[in-house]
Amino acid sequence: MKIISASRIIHMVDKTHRELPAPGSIKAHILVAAKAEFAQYGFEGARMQRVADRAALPKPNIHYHFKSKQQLYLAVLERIIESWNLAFDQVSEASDPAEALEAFIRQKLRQAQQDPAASRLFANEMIQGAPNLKHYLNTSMRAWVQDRAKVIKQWMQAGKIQNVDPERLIFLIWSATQHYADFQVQALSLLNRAEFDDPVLTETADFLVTFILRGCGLAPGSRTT
Amino acid sequence: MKIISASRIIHMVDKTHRELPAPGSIKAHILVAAKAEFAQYGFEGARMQRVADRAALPKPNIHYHFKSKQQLYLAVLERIIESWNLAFDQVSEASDPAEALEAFIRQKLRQAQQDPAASRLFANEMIQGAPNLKHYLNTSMRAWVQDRAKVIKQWMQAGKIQNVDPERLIFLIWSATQHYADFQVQALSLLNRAEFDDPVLTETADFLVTFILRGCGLAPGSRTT
DNA sequence: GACATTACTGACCATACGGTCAAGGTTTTT
DNA sequence: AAAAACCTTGACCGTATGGTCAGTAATGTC
Repeated sequence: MKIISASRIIHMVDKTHRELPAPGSIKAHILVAAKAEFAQYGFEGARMQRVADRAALPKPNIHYHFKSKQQLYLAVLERIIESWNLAFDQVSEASDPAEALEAFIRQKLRQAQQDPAASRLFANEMIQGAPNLKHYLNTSMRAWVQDRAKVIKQWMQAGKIQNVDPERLIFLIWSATQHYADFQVQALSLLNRAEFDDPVLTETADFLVTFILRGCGLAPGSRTT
Repeated sequence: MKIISASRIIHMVDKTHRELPAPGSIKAHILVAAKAEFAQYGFEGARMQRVADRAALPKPNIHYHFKSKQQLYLAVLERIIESWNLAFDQVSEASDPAEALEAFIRQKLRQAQQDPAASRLFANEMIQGAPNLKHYLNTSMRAWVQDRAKVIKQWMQAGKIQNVDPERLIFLIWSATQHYADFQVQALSLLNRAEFDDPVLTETADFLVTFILRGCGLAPGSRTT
């Protein structure tokens, strides 16, 4: 059986949504185009000309606003990390584990649906060994995870949830949600759906919430929805 | 000018400059190098020169064995899919759900540990929208998933496991395991480990098995931790 | 209006890219 | 031993790449 269908890929770029008269910030417009390009092809595979095409701008224009490909990439990356930091909500020992976990899962999944490019760009960076995010991983991200882990441990000691490795639990939630952005074609194929729309989102979120809460020893019966 | 003498030392023909004496396995050697390159940089970001460097061969040598970059990429992809197909073990309604799921999880995780490049290459292909694997996703992969889903549904009807969306359960197991290959730097960072060695593998597998089985409503009664 | 600052762009450059080729070497077959 | 088939390689080619630059337009400020 022939498994792989070789296809001659023509890299056409959709120029249809150009919004040049943007409120002063053409940079933001370029960053959006660059995010899509870097997300799809990674840093090395991305082409400045394609970024320009996506933004419907001449190539030198990109270089006017961003000195180099590397700097453009870093700007995109920084923007993504910042937007994710904004979503770091506060949870404490007093919070209800089921509610907190559910909110976290749904928020992460919504993020994957609304900005899959951000997720894919991050995935590319991780796959390459995080050459530009090593520091972030070992500082901000680790601190955030350990903060959450501490709360989860407190829940465990209070007997509110089952014993589980907190770091691995967080990592599992990340993987389970982010996968719907990064591997969207695969998910849609095996779910036999055309796009990652709201119904799919809701069904997926419901499944994940139920499954993961049960994994934490939280039966879905005793929860308020 | 060829010299005819020195027939006494025929048996001392020096082959030491060749690392792989096995005939016909030069292609395999190149494929390994190419897999690493494509896994790290994706198709567009991969460089034929780097493939050659990784294989410690001159660049034209690569082109002798593989006509083009595209063909080399497809050869690598096909090899990966085939190796994964080999690991598609058989499970039936009669199988014990806990045992079958545990075996599946451990096998997937071991795969992620032993050949992370394969996983990352596949991830890259998915992120780009599976331009070369659309057909595979919609035929072989979907059929395999639906076969497994059918068995899981039978388990559910027999009351052996909790009600869960079987396709999404399989997808979750894939994501949770594959993430340890694709996002290895992130995982190691937040687990504060240096490498993805056997201890990490075992701990991770134990966590995943326990957590996912509990998510399926299977309490870890008489099972090893 | 004068002037500075910011924004844009066609044409161009040095290099890196995928790919080719002729010439030679090595192994296998006859 | 000779032919045939296979493999290896330095040198090379046309093109695409990231990036530059001089010059032009738009915008702000007094």
